[in-house]
Amino acid sequence: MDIKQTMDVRTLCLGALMGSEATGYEIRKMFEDGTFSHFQIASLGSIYPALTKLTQDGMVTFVEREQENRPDKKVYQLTSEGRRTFLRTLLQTRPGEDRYRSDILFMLTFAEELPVELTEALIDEFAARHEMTQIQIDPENPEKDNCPLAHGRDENGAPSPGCRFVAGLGQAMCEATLDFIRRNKDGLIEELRTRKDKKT
Amino acid sequence: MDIKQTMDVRTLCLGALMGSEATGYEIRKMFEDGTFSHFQIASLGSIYPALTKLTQDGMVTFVEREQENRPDKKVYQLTSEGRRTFLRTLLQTRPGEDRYRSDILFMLTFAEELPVELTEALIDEFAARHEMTQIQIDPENPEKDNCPLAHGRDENGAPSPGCRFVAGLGQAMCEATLDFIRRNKDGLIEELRTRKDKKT
DNA sequence: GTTAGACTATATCAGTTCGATATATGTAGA
DNA sequence: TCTACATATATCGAACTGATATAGTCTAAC
Repeated sequence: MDIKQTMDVRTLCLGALMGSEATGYEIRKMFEDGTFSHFQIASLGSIYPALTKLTQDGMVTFVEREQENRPDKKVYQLTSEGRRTFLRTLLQTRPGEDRYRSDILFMLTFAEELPVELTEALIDEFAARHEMTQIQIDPENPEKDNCPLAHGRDENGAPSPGCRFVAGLGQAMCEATLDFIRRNKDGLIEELRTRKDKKT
Repeated sequence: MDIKQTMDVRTLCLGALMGSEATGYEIRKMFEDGTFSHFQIASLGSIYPALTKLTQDGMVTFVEREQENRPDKKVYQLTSEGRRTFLRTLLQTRPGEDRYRSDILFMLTFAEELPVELTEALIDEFAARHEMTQIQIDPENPEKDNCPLAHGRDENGAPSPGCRFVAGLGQAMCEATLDFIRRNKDGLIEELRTRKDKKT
């Protein structure tokens, strides 16, 4: 029995279907805007092949659903085999390292070589994106309305403890980021300006 | 002139060489443990081909350096063309979205389905990893000694303002994460236990 | 003393994943 | 009317990861 080293897209799809049935498109939304958006990623180009493979392996089944004024859907659902496999995977997987990747922070590393206006714009963009994320994350309030977003809610629609914990953590990280920027942006900009003045 | 949407490994390598000459192995270390470790990733499997390509394109040159008691190195260095290209890329690139990926948080999302001991172990592991990261990040104190880690330091060895800002942000994020865990772990574990009791 | 594991160093490659694109249809706004 | 955007699936080249191979050294354990 081999122990997985990281979560592949197949496993992520099984997890996404734990909460409710969904189409490939909806699964992507869970990773793009929904429940998993701030800590996992999966693109359509990997989700669709994964669902095909999972169907072949008997982990999921799908029902083709015709829609008025919309293209047809394939609504996927976990089989009991799929559910068992997913839970077994959770138990047997040594979770991979966290990986955070930020082009903006990489660029800011070279702030001294950049026009000060660009640096400022980058920081503002960074803050704006984190504000957006913070709003998206909140498991209580948002669910704007339509969201099918599935997963992690009990009969009453309340999010599960695990989900609340993870969402809270995400919000705390966003808050810390925004707070840091509030406290340090002006200082950095000023320092960069004085350095540039000295040089000329 | 096409506007890049994300930083590819070639660009990352140019950035890594902005601070000083380095071998492929050392560049990887910058992304693994060093300056860039908490917000960018690049593996050897992509770094070496990137350096080969950059050499062909005249962006970098290398000197083969024989070593006593060690395999030979190729020490890479930016050309002025490479330097110019990198700075132009910074100006012309629309930075890609931040992407954070965490297997542990994904797993914790399903805490209710997991043995409580596993949940607790996952949280502890998560905390431990962030403590490690926090130590690695600090640009002032650590630099244990040997670190060639290059980049972002002036003549006196002081880190550049941009680097200090980014490092500080990284530390703030780690701190917020650890703080959140300190404040919420026990509550979660307790809630999970009571839920399990109710079920049986 | 020798052996296993870790570190330095480069290189390659299969498999996975991303990002872009194609196709089809509908709605909303300019 | 035209553009942009949303729903929905599917495919594919390009990029990247992770594992593996090679090769030599150093150190700590046994």
